[in-house]
Amino acid sequence: MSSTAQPRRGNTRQRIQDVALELFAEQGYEKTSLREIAEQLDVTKAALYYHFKTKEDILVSLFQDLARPIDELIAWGETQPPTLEAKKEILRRYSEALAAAAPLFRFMQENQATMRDLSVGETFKSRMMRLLELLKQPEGTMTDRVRCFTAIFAMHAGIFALRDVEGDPEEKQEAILEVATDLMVRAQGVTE
Amino acid sequence: MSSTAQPRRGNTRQRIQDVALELFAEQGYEKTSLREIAEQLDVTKAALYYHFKTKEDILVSLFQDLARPIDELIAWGETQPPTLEAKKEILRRYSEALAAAAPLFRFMQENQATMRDLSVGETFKSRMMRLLELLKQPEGTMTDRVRCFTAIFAMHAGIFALRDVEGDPEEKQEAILEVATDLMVRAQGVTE
Amino acid sequence: MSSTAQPRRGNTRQRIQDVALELFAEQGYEKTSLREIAEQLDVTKAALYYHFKTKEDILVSLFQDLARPIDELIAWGETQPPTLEAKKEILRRYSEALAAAAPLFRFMQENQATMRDLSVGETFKSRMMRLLELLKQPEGTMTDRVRCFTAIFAMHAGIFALRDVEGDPEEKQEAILEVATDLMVRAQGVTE
Amino acid sequence: MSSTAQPRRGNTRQRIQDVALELFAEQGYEKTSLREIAEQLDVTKAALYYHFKTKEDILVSLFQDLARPIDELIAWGETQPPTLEAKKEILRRYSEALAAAAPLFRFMQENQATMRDLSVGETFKSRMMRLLELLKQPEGTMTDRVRCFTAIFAMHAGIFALRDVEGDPEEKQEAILEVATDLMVRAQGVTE
DNA sequence: GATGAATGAGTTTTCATTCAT
DNA sequence: GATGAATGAAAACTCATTCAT
Repeated sequence: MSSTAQPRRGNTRQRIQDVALELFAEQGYEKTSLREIAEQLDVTKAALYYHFKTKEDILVSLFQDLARPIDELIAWGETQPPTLEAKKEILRRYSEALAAAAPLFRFMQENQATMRDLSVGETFKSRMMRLLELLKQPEGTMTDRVRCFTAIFAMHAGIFALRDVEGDPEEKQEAILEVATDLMVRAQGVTE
Repeated sequence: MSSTAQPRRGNTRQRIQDVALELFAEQGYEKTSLREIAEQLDVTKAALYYHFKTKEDILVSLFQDLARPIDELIAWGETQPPTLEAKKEILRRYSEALAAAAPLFRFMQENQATMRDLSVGETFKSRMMRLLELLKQPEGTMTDRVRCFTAIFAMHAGIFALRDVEGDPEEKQEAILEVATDLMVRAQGVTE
Repeated sequence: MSSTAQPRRGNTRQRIQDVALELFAEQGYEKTSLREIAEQLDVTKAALYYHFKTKEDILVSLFQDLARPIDELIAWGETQPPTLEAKKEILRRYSEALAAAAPLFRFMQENQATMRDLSVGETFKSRMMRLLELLKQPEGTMTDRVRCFTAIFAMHAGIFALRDVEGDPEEKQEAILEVATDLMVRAQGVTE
Repeated sequence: MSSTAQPRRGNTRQRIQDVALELFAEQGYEKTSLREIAEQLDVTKAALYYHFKTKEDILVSLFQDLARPIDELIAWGETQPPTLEAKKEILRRYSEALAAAAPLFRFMQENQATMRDLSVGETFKSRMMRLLELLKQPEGTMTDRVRCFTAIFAMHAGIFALRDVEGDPEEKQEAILEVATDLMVRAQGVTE
């Protein structure tokens, strides 16, 4: 962090993003004011506006930078054949991507109401729909569809919700992946 | 809705709650202003303060009134023996209770960041912990615990998340319950 | 002005309008901040917003209240036959109406750029067109039309522009009316 | 306008003036920000400060460059004998000078409130007084003085005010000059 | 002849809340 | 059981300006 003395270097934009993500995730988007972000960075509010056009723009930039791996994963997934093995791999990779962008996903999870009328919300929703499409079985029952849905959702929620459950983080993450994979597998209509 | 003409004596408090819940659920807690609530009710902001001490107080009152069935359900659950059948029944009843208080749960689901530093948040969290305790198997593995957790979470999320998936609402609700029950059953240590 | 002690009575709205008009006319619309208005009234900025929805709304209200006589005059003018005598009377009355709402017209005269993109601007422009229509002679030459136009404009400009010319105000006003009337008369097709 | 590609060395100062005048005239001085000017020129705000000390300085420079013909005209007028013929010639030339610097005069006409507390305002006012002095008859009545005043003002206002009146621009300009000349002539006390 | 990064002072506007009536 | 009038604090955002490079 080395904030002693003059940082004044070309990294301000990045630092704004870091602090913003931290505060957005901790307190929520609306409750985080630009004054707060600026103060924590020891710059003026106007400096934020030099780097970002609006408050929302800061959020958008976070998604652009951090959600890319997810996009790439989905794009990759769409090139795969719809085999069980491929689907398992998608979930495995999704679990990793999620862990890498944990604060962002925590933010999304906890600020859904806000996301809804922020441009970035729509974008995300459609991403999820594409992912769902990759995992589900075309002729599956409603129950199967719900299973797939739950698989994805469990991963999202899991990361943060289990924070206050005792246990090793890695172990938890693996357990979540296991449950999700299990749900997805059962959703393939292995019924009979 | 019969909102034409006469203000219908004595039910203002109730009407405030109705409108507040609707707006809180639709737009989020922070983005809903008391002015908005008052305007929609055609009373002044000051009138809200006659009935409730603060904005947060309105929210608290909603939880007090609407989350009671959940509390009662959990309390009832705690009197039951930890059999599979009882656990299934708890989930079944939970599904119903959730449906009955759907807007409130939608609100919670979508405003977690807000809930966190509102007194009512803690209350709710502990409720969930108690519910989890009821469903999980004491010596279960981490994976089993995650299954239980996912079961509950799936029910919460399901109600709203599936809104924009085609299909009959009741069918969806049943499917969700089925998936949740399934998860919980598997979590009972099908180990051997 | 009696601003000693507590004014707190139902006249705040009026007082806001008074001060606003004075400042808008003196410094221009954009250069007058709500802080300034509030300070001069010894209330908070928020108090202004209790009485008016926006800054622009204060201006609109001034027009609504002060430009009414002009509207009525034009409406009356439109009921008159297009005789020379009637047209003279219209100018005479217009001169009076202008004097009565002098600060507002000074404001308009000096803030045309601002008026242009304020809703109230369009309204005013059409008013002027109607007035012009009343005075001009249908088959008049371009020169005649310009004369009518100049007659009206001279009255608008005169009131303020002559402020720093020595001489008795009433005498000036009469002189302006005389010049305007003269212009209008000549515009009636002294063709032959 | 050839604004594609190469920046055309050395003329930036001129380009700033061009864009500034256009925007000042279109939107008013206060509503035009340096950011806007810079953006339209595709340079940074700081570049403007290389060429001009302040925002006001840009405006001052416009007057210095564009109002010179007016100054010269007045200076020339002051060398002429106060004959009717000379006065007519002054008006004729003034009409031309005005047309040549139309956007600047439009700006002045529409931003009087702003002009008033910009150094350049005083300068201009005294110019007008000198012009008035040239046209009026020393012992004229108040009415005569008003006529002279109106003559000048009509020319100022006319150019822009008639923009939305149908008709050929040149014809309009001539009509305005005719009316102004007429007013001035009558102001010479041709009474008897 | 310019830019990149920033600032300080300001703007309009909104909010939850209060209180005398 | 309410309203009318107001406040204090804060929000997001904009602007002219500066200065090291």
